[in-house]
Amino acid sequence: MKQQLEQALQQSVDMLLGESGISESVEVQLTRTKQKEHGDYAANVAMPLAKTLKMAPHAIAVKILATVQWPEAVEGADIAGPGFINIRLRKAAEAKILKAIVQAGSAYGMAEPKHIKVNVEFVSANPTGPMHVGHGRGAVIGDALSRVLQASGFDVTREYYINDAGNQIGVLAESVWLRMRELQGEKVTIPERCYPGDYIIEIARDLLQEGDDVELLAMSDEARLQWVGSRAVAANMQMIRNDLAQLGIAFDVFFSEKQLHDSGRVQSLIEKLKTDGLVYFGTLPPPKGKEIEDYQAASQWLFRTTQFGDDVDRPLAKQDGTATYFAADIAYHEDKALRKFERMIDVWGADHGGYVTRVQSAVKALTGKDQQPEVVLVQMVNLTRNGQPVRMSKRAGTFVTLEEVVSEVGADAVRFNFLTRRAESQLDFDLETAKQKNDENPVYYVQYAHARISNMIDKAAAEGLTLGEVDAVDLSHLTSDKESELTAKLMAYPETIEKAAERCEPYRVAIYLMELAAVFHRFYHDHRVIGDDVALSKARLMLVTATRQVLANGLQLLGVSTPERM
RNA sequence: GCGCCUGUAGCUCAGCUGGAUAGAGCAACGGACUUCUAAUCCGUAGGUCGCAGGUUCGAAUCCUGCCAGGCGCACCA
Repeated sequence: MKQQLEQALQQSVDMLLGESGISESVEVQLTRTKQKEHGDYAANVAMPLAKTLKMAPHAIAVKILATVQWPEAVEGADIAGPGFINIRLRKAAEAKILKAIVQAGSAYGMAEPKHIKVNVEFVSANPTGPMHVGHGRGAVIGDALSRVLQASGFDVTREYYINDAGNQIGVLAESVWLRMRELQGEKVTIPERCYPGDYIIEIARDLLQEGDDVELLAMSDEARLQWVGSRAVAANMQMIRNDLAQLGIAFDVFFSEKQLHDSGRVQSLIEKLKTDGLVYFGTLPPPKGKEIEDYQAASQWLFRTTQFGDDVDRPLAKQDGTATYFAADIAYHEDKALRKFERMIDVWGADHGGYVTRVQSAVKALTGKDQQPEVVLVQMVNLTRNGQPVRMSKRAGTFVTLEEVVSEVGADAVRFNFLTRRAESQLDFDLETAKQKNDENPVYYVQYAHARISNMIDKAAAEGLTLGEVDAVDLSHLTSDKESELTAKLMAYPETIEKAAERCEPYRVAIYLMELAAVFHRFYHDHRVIGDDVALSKARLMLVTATRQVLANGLQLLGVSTPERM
């Protein structure tokens, strides 16, 4: 609908510009009006045109309206204020949308396939321990974003990058191995650098069942740590998958960093870059304004990322000659490009914010693509209980895992809460508030609307009132403000999905659903659906059926359940 | 010191690729259940949109500077 109107206006505007011999074009952008006196949609084109045409905005608006060919759905248009064009839609046209919704069902709001491959990389928590709440927020946002992009017609692959290489895995292996010795009755001291936590002991216990203790002792240190490390990673990944499953999140691809190294891909990439002259052996200046105790200037292999927009060149190899995390990461992103993903979206924690430019620079150098990956930075979660900050310390054992939070407050409440705010604003998450099933918890507000309608439809059916043939329902009975307000809101759903997908902002769907639920609840209080007037009842039944459908579709995009009873 | 994010009602947040009188929820106060679910609704009150300049017909929105909070800043991931 919105697009049709924009096209109609655009034609008229282009014609006007053509007459005046102006070649530059001005794009028509419609907005939904905030007040109903302003009609259903508003266009402000006349104002920016005032300058180029050297005419008063009002006069321009008059000219536009004189030539515009409205689609049938438009009742009329007025000029208001300094030069707004306000468009009113026919009631009948508005009502048609209800039939479309009921007939489309779960497909309402889904765009046509775009045949564009998008890779969404998210979570990618290190496989060295349980996930915390911050990971959970990224997980929920990444998952909802994937769903929104799918609804918007993209071909989405959800991907998890497993950081199963590097020092941390060695530390993990050491931590587990020491616990294995301890479980065998040996007296061991666990060094400070090792991971604490009971899950390490559990992994150690499981591995003792699996591996022959004597054989392990006979191995070289390196071989043994390999053996333990790979199994510990697998165990942690299983734990992470379970926690994600509890939140309703699954992945299409798990991509191993270790394999990237083992297969020689990282090394060959570095060699290729050397050949291309994008790598040189040099020394970086020490970072300014930050004191580093044991700073030692050293020459190393540096990638000329500055040529592609970065602030400094970045090292590809460490002092010991092994590749840096960055080197592997650009090999990984190159791989995504080779797999023909037109868009790569990375959902990262805010603590990786400083990493964005260098990866984008590297990707640009390798593929020529600008602004890839598109990075969604998810800000921190401040966990509180009754307003008191929950101190997170791994050492003190007061660490709260994602699994604990989900178990305590429930997946729906966790997901919805994480999705009601923009990713880039910090989130206060109170355990007690999220647990309460009251009006402080927006998830229930939306779900309640869904349950209410479900109940109503059941009740109507019990009294012999059903929709029957959709085309036979006479929607002209829907005449009140509340009814058209609700219809208008339903019509805005596809636009909301589109915008959310375009800007990678799934929270828009959550905000929309809260607004839709509010409009519905207001309608509910003013109007009875089931009544003596069968024709009216049917029309309203159609309205609430469509409303329930949109609530369900939206909740599904957020991965939140749609209860029929509460 | 530099870079990124944030600053809107007492609290939590929308509104931010410029548009009409800045909106919700919670908390406060006052109302609405013999009628389809009161996990709901209606009303009242609550604002120097961090501060100061600038651009513009028009700024919460764009630009500059400052203030406050968060995150980050070689050889970790």
